[in-house]
Amino acid sequence: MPELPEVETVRAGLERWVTGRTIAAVDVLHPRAIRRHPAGERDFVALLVGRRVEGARRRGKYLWLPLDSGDALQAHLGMSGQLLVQPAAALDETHLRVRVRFADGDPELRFVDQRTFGGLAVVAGGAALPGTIAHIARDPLDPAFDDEAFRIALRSRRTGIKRALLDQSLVSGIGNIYADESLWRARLHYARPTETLTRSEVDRLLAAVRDVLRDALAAGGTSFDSLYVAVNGESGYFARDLAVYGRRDEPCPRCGTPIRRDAFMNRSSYTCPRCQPRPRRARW
DNA sequence: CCTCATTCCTGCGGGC
DNA sequence: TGCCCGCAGGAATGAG
Repeated sequence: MPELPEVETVRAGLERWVTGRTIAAVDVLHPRAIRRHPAGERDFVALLVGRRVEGARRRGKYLWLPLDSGDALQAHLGMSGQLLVQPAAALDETHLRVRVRFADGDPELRFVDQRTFGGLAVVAGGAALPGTIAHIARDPLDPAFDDEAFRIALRSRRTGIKRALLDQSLVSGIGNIYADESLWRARLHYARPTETLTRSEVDRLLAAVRDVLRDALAAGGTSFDSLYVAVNGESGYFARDLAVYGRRDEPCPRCGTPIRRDAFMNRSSYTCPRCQPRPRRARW
């Protein structure tokens, strides 16, 4: 599942392989992949063909490619999306949704997405932040992330800490996996009411989030070396370094207590019952 | 305005 | 063997 480290790895790949190139043709193979482009396929294609890509940028889990028209090609990978840079001769992937060909030939850009939770759109404004994603907060690795503003915003919420971590308008880039890993590192339970967090607990949590994201980014970044921009939920960091996520009944790496899985927000939360005791006042 | 449940989608794997 | 069902979950949407 692509969260900040995976999306940033893709962004770096796009910057390397697509910047400076002019789009020659676009095929939409599945209309759902551009459902966030309300004007439809014909308009989507017309806004792209002939445009030069000026770079690759990211806000949270959103990516966008600024174009020389002043628009941007915006992308979200959702659960299973990939942006691949492939030779035109490569066989089409089973779930290929959109193909972008360039005037200089190989390689082409492909949006592949099994579940099509993700998608592409052409949006206005790309030099700064497109208006469509103006509500997305900065991520904790962004140099302009404001720790004090985050502390205040967090304490003013009336919700549980994990819900807050997953709220992309408060802090971006964190999904279910890295939320669980960060909370475990900070020894905080997901149901802690945000307004009860002390300053030192928030600082501990922010430090844990940054550690987790940086470690994952380092792992994801190393495998990106070829003519291939990929997100693979099963690779790298996932398999090796997760302490609690997906490890129900396995021993906590810190204390050996079996990891517990709870249903939470129509998904799962993994905790160590000893390192992360449920608060008396719980909120989720 | 704020919080939260619902919804979209498809492949995999467990159970029968 | 094959079918059914639960599960994976980011974020827009609308209810309250």
